[in-house]
Amino acid sequence: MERPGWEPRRVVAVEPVLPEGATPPGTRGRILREALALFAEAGFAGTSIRRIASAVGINSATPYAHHPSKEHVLAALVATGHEELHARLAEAAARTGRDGPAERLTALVRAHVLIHTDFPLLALVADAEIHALSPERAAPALALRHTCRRFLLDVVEDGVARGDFAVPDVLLAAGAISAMGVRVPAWFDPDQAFTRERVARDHAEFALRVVGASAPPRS
Amino acid sequence: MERPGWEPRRVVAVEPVLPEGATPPGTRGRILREALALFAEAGFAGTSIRRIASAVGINSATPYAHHPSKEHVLAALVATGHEELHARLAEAAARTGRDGPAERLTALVRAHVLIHTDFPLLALVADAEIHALSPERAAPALALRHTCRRFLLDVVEDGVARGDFAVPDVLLAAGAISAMGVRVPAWFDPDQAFTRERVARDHAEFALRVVGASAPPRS
DNA sequence: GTCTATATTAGGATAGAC
DNA sequence: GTCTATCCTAATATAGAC
Repeated sequence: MERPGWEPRRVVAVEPVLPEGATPPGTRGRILREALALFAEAGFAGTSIRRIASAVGINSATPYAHHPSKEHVLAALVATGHEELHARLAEAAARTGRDGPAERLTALVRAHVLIHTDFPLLALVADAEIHALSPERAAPALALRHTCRRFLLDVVEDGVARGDFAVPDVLLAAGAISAMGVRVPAWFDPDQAFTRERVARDHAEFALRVVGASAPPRS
Repeated sequence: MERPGWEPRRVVAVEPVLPEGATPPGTRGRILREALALFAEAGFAGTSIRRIASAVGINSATPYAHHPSKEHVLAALVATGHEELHARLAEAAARTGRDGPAERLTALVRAHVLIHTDFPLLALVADAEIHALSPERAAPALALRHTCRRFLLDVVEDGVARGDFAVPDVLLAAGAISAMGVRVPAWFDPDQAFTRERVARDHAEFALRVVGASAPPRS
């Protein structure tokens, strides 16, 4: 299958950006970036090594001088995505560790949404293509994902325990809050009407409402 | 790539069920169902005709006696998924057309969540694999999707206009509500702790909270 | 590090017998 | 309707020259 240059797109067309420090210099890094764009658009199975090499402007054999296999390229991207997610959520949790549940939830949701606005391609690939990895290669990312889920669950549970939050079910509430952020890459791009800050702020408000910690002004 | 029989799964393992009337009798229908299971797990590009035929228990050439191409099989599934979604949302909208925004939103969100609990594989494939279709073959489903989005937007806008709802932004609120339902197939299966009814009820409550129409009991 | 050339396998699809 | 056999293309990956 060729790279679909057609609608509907799985993700908005944006530059394939990786977090600072996560892009190796030279050809090795360019391969990662072009693979990221193609995996986001057509998926791992729908993207060939030849197509990646063509996007980079190198011969189809050259990627193997930098990465052992196509799956290794995906594994590197999935790892980077999960590491960045974990780093941001851990920072948010640590920074607000002494605050109340509402402040901690706000910080977590903001961080979660912002990684999806700042690295939409990476977040999409890390979420949607991890299933193409073998269990061994997916395991480290899954462990980070589990920790990230724990951050959110802990805050919601604590808020309920303190009486600050009231939810019909903690798992369903956390899942719903997470789902809002995960879908952001499907529509967000820097050129549309909403700034990243605006998206983060509104989603934090939605999360507070879901847990019953924010009642909007009523007439 | 082989069919991954490993974790992490993209979707919970459930029987590939299609809506009543959407499954042709005989081999033609069995091909559709097995393709649905495989597309849900490995994606369209990650699933071969040979693998589908093997799952059905027929020769790799036989599918072509029933479907013109692999893409036609996906197109049929994507069409069925979107038609069922549209039918259920239209029914919910029509049934509650004279009620207030809160009742109409509840009906819409319940219908949206329930199609994702009742046909998790179909909903996932219709959402995640439509991008593998050519523009012409994706167009009818995209038109239905647009109408479905309109159902939700209309209710939220009307609720805001009447003063029943208060949201920072209508588009972001509708997107967040939609996102909650779309993620349901990633974890829902009939054997886990939550019944379909429970999931629908709680998500309807979350949606009401997102639009500011439901304040939980506070201590 | 990058190329040419190629080994090898898998995949989409068709022809034609039964 | 289903099968056997096959065509053709594209895919992953490697060997070896420069």
